[in-house]
Amino acid sequence: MWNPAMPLAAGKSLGEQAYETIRDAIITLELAPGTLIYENEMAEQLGISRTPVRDAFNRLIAEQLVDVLPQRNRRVAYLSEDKVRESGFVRLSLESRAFRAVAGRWDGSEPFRRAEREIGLLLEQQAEAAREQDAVRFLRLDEAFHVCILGLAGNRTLLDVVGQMRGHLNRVRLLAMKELEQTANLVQEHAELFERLRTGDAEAVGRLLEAHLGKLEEELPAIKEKCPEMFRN
Amino acid sequence: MWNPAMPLAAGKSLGEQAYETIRDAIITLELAPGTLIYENEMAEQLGISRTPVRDAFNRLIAEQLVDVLPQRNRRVAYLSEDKVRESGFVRLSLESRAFRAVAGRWDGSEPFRRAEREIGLLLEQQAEAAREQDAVRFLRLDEAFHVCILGLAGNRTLLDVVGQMRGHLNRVRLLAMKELEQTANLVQEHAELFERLRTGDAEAVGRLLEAHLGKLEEELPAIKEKCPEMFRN
DNA sequence: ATCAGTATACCTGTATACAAGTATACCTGT
DNA sequence: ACAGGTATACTTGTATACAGGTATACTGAT
Repeated sequence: MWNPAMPLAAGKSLGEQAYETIRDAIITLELAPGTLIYENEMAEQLGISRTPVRDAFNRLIAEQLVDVLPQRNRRVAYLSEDKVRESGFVRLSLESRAFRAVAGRWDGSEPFRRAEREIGLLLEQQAEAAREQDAVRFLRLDEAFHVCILGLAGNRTLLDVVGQMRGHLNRVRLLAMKELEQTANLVQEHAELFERLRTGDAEAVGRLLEAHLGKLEEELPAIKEKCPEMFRN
Repeated sequence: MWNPAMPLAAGKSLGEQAYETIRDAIITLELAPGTLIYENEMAEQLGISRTPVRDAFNRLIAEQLVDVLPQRNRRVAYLSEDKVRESGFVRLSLESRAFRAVAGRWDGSEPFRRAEREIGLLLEQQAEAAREQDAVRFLRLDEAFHVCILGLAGNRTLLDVVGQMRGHLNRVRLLAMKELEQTANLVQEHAELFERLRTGDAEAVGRLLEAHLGKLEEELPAIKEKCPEMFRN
């Protein structure tokens, strides 16, 4: 299970904080797939009442990170090969198109210069996280990398959808990094991707991204083998 | 506003029913974009308490059909040119790819035969709805047409995402049909699309779909001109 | 008349009480 | 020992009470 009494951040509503806390616990696998979760129990752990916890659960259900059983119990969604394939397809379709569009537009204007600085920093931090085998931190930095580039495409809706897809993919990616320890390559791929983006080579960007994102599916059978209890189907 | 005392369907939870009822009112424009909505008022109209209404609002907020103002009031989301372009891009990217995949797989097997029967029926009903200028009914049949074909692609996640995008697009489409009265062409396009799908002409399917979905953006300026109060930006 | 300050009327966020349904455990009868 | 039935303990769904904050309206002073 998951017992540390989690501190809630300030400034936002309790429901919002509960949502972020629980979601974070789910996508970092602190809250294991298949775990039954109860409003009462969670409320007690967070030191709040059922109402904001209920709100948080509902949001997680909408995101499909939590499933509702026929008996109306809630359980942290199992990982699923189908879900990974499906989300991966959606993510690749959208991100590939957006990345290529950004490559075509890259120039020396201010938003791009700012992005160059930010990405340079992110790549250093990613290398650091990879050296230290800090998978959770690496995933956050990876997310920042993709978001930074997608932001340049100027399609907020697409960004949101890709974010949702990442929610489903990240747990498996985390597992892949923890169990298979291949983060070094990923940083290298990011660096290449960035280089091609800057030089406006849209064709190469598409190809690299496809390989970059496709890796997860290749690793899927090995991951499933190592942690069968986290998967269903 | 929106005053008829809406009857709630049976079998589901009040929250679920409230969600469906309110969502339906929003996407059919019975509840106009920009309308401020209150938990109390809505609860009274539906004859239930605030709690399930609150749940319904939260789901609609997650779907971005309802916005939260800085003062935490809720308002039915305005239509937005940006949102239409963004959702349209996402929808086209995904649906085009899925349709082409389905075209490549079409054969005489059972799922496809069933789809052929269903689509034949849908096309007839669409022609009928178009003759009677019943825009709401037409949109529902249009949705069924697209869902029927996407279902054959076997990607549940993609289906959900496209469904979300349609939520943002449908209000504008409804307006387009009500104000511009061009439904006849749409049925014709569906028929052509269907014909190409059956004969496995993926290239033509992609081209037709692009034109089919792209129409909305072309009509956008005219719609905005006719109903400026429903738009913001 | 205008502006400031206070009081009031909402609305949402949160907590809690209550209802209804389901699984479990126990107890009884065979 | 086992099956069937009842009681109990928990669960979520719903209603309601309460708190905090914001805008509005009113009152009083300049």
